Amino acid sequence: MSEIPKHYEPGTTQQQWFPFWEEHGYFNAEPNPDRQPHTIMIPLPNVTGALHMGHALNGTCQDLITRWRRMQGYEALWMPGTDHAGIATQAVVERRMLEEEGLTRHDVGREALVNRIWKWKDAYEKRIVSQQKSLGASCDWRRIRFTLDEVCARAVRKTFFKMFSDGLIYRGKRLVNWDVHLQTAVADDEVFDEEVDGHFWTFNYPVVDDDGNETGERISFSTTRPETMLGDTAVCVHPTDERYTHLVGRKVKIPLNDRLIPIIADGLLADKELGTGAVKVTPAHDPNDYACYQRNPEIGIINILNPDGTLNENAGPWEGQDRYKVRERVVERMAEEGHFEGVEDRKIPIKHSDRSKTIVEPYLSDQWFVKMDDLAQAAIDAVEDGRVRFFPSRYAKTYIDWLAEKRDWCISRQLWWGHRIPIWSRPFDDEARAAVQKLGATFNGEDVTLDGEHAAYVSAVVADGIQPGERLLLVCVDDGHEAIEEQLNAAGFEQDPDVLDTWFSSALWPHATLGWPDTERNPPLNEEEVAKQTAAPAPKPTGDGKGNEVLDYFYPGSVLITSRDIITLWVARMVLTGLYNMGDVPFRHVHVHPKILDGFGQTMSKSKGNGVDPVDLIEKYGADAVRFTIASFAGETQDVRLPISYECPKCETLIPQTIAHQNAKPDEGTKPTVHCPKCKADYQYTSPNYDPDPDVPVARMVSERFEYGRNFCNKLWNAARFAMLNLEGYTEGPVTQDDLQLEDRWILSRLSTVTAQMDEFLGRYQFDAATRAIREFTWNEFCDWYLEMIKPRLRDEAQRPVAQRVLLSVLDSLVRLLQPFAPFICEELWQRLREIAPVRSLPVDDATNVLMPTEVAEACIVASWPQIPAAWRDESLEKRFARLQETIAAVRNVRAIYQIPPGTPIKLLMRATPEVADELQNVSQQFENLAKTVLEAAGADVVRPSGAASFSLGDADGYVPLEGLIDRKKELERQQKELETLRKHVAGHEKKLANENFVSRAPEHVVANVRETLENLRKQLASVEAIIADLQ
RNA sequence: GGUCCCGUAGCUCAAUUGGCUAGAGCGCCUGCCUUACAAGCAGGAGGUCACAGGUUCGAGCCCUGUCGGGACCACCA
Repeated sequence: MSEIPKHYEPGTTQQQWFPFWEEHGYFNAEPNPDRQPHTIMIPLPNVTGALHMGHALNGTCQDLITRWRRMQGYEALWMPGTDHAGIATQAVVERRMLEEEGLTRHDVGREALVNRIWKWKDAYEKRIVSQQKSLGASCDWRRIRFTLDEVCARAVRKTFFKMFSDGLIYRGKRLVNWDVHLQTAVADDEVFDEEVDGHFWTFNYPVVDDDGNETGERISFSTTRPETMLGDTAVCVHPTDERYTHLVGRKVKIPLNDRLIPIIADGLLADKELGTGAVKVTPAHDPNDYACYQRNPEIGIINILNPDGTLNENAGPWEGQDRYKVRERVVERMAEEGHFEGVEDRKIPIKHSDRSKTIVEPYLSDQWFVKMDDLAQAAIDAVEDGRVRFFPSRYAKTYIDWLAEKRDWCISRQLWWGHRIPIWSRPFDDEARAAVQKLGATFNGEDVTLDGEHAAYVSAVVADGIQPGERLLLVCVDDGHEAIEEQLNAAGFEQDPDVLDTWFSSALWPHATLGWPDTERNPPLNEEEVAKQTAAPAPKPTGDGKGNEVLDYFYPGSVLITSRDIITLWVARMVLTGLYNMGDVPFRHVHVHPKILDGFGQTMSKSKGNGVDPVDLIEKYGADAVRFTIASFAGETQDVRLPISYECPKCETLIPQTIAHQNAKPDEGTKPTVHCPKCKADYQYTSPNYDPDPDVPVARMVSERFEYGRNFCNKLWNAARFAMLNLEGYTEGPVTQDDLQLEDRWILSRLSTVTAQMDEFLGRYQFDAATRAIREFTWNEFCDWYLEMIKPRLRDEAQRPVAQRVLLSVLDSLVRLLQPFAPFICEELWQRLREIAPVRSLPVDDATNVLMPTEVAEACIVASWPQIPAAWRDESLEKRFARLQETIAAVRNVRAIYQIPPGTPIKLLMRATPEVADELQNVSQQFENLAKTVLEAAGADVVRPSGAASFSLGDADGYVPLEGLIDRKKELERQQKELETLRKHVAGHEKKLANENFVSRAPEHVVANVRETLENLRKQLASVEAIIADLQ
């Protein structure tokens, strides 16, 4: 016990206690009828890369709540896992492959690419989990899930099949961004806009009469892509545009191929103010035109492009030529025919593919959609009627507004990494019909009905294909029916090559992770069990088993803790699928925490060069410090700015990061550096723009804001150190009211209040407020006052035992209260204290015996949450104590002003009412203890000695005799300044009370408060006036 | 373009939802190695609550507008 370091050493502590917790199974949660469940599903991080500060904040909040609830006696499950993040992950792996080996995915093929991504996933999942663990995440790690694992895959298949059978999933057309170089669709977030030098041509089309003869009238329009004229299916004007109203309903001829197309009116597409007011409509090659086509389907749609960027047969003579070549030809041809009106140069913003850096083309393709109507409405209702509550409540608006649009959800993605769409299709002909008939299907017209048995796992529809007149038979097969898949393959059906939107699987997270749709067995805990369970289809319900207790017990979740940018993409969809699959919401609360920005107010991200690795911070400041500081950020309103510094790898000097550091790129091979002003040397640093040279010291990114948490942990450590050094000879035993001293009753009263505050703040997810409350209690009350005040008692043999018991009791509660915030240090202290005193005098809800000897839990993480009787709160005592504190502060102030050395004793005289004087006399030894001051007299008849420094507290005045030391002029100045401040405040209060409206309309307690304050201020003012008169 | 958030001490943030003399940490100044802690202790300075109106007995907080910063969504022929 003699070995207690002066500084808290996080490293060894962290290494010791995390495995201890894990090995003892403290993180594990199992259905337990004797306890209430508490469930948190982690917002699954992408396996794209390592975790950043946002994750650290997110994880800290969740772990805090989980640990708090666990101590409160809930069966607390924090469900871990990761997301396969389709596009993002595939893109990362493909980019690497291209950079390092010069290979594209077409070179290696689907299977090999997916294998590579699995390897990537394994590596990053490992890294992510290790980051989470180093932060202290108390997840039930046995239950870790991945959105692409067998358990989740089954949920995805079941949901897709169910929705398809219910007619909620349909096949539709949609324009995608087509990368003609890679011959693949790219997602919206994989394209970037770049201005390109281009042209803005104006042409005209001749108007024709009903017989197709030109009337001589022409209609002009402009375009930046003349070749798309080949795919025009209409010319559009604004319905109120008088220049063209007479033409609406007529036709024009496209001179290039003599096709006739209608002139239509559409207020959403045409803008009277832009260009000529008339616009050509190319539904297959422009998103807005496509939307116009959806409103006016009679105009038709013509695709003119091949996947490689050449034109198809619809381009007539230009078939097979590149689109840009055709553009030139088309312009020439239009000019030859006399339909060219002009051209101007223009900078045109054009979408480029992130990966090939080439221009993408809007391209018509078949996609899968989920009908949102009823699903979205159900999810809206759940929030509106309070089944799901947002904290802070304003985020409900984001959620409802988005869902209210009820835009159908496009769930297919042209990728290889993800859940493959479980649809088999082939042209609808007799063979297809026969194959599906073998599965028990009957065809009534085009409606496909399967018989009862087959309907449970096969569903089919007939739908339009992408080519005009093309009909397809689409068959959906449920999970676990490989035999049917084989049959379909044999009959010439092909599985859809696309995969599902990542959000489709993450939307199922809250119930999929608990084993749904298997309602007969608990979800498997490890890979072996997963293999065993997924080898066979789920057993039929027998009715005699217990079913899936885990799902029954832990669903719905208690709270989802997430950041605001995925309220729509993820939160809304989880509610939607939860209601659809489970018939109940996935969680009762949604807490949305702030975002962490850098010192310049920018979102943190690796690609910006401002992404701090939480592990770097943990290494520098300790996990508890990082958690505590992060929790202090997590308030309700503001995002958090976190100024970043680079740490000199040699001397640890912090060099503030600038925007220039973030943006710096290697200059002709020379990599940018930061300059350490202390070492006078330059160092490379972690940057998104280059990899530092191997084997050179690198300046890592940290933030000195975390000293806040580190210093606090150290304070706690030393408070406990003090206690442990003073617990020698500790004996257990009860402590009664009569044993308690003023400071004991005060600290217990404060403890009762702060414990209640913790529950209140954490219950509302106000982590910042909780952090401040517990910090202030620990530092400014427990350490600054309580520990100082009991020092004399600890030195006194007679008083020592009670002082030790109360001290340990308060420290015990404190460590418990801090466990959710700073679990490592708390466990360390808990275990050390348990060696000294496994039985402690702890609060019981009993008026006679305040503290009773109680054996404590084997680990802090599973200790019970403090329940301090509210009866301990004593407001009047706290008030009296506050006067003592003020008096001592005033004396210290006098000492500081007159520069009296700390060791020199001073005297104090207090003029006060007999009651107040009595109280002060009762604690006179504390003046000696805390301020090296002798309370020489206290009473109503005390008079101010000459040559004294004075202060006034309202209901008491203090005099510190300083003959010879006092500077009359200086003291007068000081008092006059005080006088001025007081006068200002008195005037303010008087003015308020003079206002009749205030007195009559403000609530009574407010008026009473002002009166009381004013009275107090007047007393102080009178005292100060007397002091000044005396000095003059 | 729509929606939402923010602007309070040099910096980063609070202010119990409209009511005590607007607080804290860091930084700064003064004095202290006082037996748990110098990552500490004691004391102190520092604020036109972005700006302009309005509502109210009363506004940092509510309303309108302006300026500035940020986020999300939509759009960008």
